[in-house]
Amino acid sequence: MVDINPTRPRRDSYTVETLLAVTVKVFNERGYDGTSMEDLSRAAGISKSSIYHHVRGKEELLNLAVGRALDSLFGILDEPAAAAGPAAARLEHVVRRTTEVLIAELPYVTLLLRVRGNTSAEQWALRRRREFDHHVAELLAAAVRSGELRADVDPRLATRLIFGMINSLVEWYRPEGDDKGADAEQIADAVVELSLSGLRVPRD
Amino acid sequence: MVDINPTRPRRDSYTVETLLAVTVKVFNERGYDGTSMEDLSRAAGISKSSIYHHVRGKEELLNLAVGRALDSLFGILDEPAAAAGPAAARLEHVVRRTTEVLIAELPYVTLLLRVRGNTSAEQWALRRRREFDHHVAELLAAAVRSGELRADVDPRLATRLIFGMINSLVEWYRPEGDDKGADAEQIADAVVELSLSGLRVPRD
DNA sequence: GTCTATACCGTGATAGAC
DNA sequence: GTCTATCACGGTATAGAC
Repeated sequence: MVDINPTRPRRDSYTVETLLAVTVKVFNERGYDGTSMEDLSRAAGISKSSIYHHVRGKEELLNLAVGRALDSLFGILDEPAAAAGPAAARLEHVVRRTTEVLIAELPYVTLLLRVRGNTSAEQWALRRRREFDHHVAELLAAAVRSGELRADVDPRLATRLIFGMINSLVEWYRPEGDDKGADAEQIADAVVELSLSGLRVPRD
Repeated sequence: MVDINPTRPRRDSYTVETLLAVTVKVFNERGYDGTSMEDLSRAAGISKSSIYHHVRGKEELLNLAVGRALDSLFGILDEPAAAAGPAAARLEHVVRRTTEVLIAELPYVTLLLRVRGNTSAEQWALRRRREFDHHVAELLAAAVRSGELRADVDPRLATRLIFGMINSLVEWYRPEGDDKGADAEQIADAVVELSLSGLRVPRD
C-alpha cells in the first residue's frame, strides 16, 4: 500500500525527497554553513551515517534544493502568457507568477536566494538566477520602448528593485492555515500594484 | 604623526576599527559561518592569535559590525525631517535616507541583513531591525489615515515590500569610481519614485 | 603587537554489523 | 535502511616567547 502523503517525511524509511524537505528546513533556520550533519540527523531522527546512504553528502542536498527552485522559476518563462502579447502584460504576468511560485516553493527558493557562491555548484546557481533576471529586464525594456511603461527609470535598476521586493518575501512570509493560495493572491496583487501604480493616491 | 587615512587598514599595527573593516569584507564574501579565523588572518595579513589580541573572538567582530549598522539606521529616525511634518513627507524622507545610509554603510548593513539569529547577539539585532521596520509601518499607516496614501494596500505589507526593495541593494550594488554620492542619489530617487508612483506611465 | 606551537573539540565522512 | 564506532581534518581559542 502506497503512502497517502509522500511529501511528509515518515520516521522509519526516508527517500531522497522526504529527507530533502527536512534538510531544507534546517538549512533555512541555521544557514547552510551553520548546519552540521549532526543537526540534520537530529532533525530527521536518523543517524548521520544513514543520511549518507541516501545522498553523497551535505553539498548534494544543497544542489538538489536549489536545482528544484531554479526549475520552478524558469518554468514561468515558458508559460503562454509570458511568451506572447504586449510586453507590459507579459511583464505583469511574470511578476505575479514569480511571487506565486516563490510562495509555493518557499523553502527551496529561500535557500536559492541565500546561496553566496562559495562552491562551484553555488556559482552555477547564481549564474542561472542572473539569467532569469536578465530575461525579465529585457521584457521591461521592451515595455518602455513601446511606451507602455515610464522611460525615466533605468530598466535594469527597476528590474532589480522589483525582484528585491518579491524576493524579500522569504525573509518574513510564513504560510498560515489552509488558505495559502488566497494569501499568495493578495501578496501578488500588492506587488504588482506597488510596482506598476505606486502607493500615492491617483489624482484622477 | 597621525595616519592620513585611518579607515584604510595598514599592515603592521591594526586597531579594532581597521581590523573590523577587513573582517566585514570577508564575512560578506564567504558568510559569517563560512569564514574561519584562518581566512581572517590571511585577509588581514597577520596571524590568527594576533587577532585575539584585539578582540575576544569571531562573534565579537560580528557584534561590532551589526551594532554600527543599527546605530546608523536609527540615526535616521532622529533627523528633523523624519520627526515632524505630514506623514507622507516623513515617510518619503525615511525611505530616501535609508537607501542613502545603506549605500554609505554598505558592508556593515549587508552583514546586518544576513544575520539569521543563531546566537543571542544575533537575535538582539533581529529585534532592533523589526523595531525600525515597525516605526516606519506606523508612519505609512498614518499617511493612509490622513488620505495621503492609498488605503487599498495593507500598511504592514507595503512597508515590508518597500524595505525589501531597499535592502535588496546589498545583493547587487557595488560602488564604482568616486561619484558614490551621485549613485546613491539616483538610486534613492528610483526607490522613492517606484514605491510612490509606480512604473506605469501617468495617465494625465 | 606580533609570532610559533599546540590544546581541544566538533566537523564531514567511512567501515562494517544487524 | 539503519545503526554504533571510529577516523582524519580543520575549527576556535590559548600559552608563552620575542
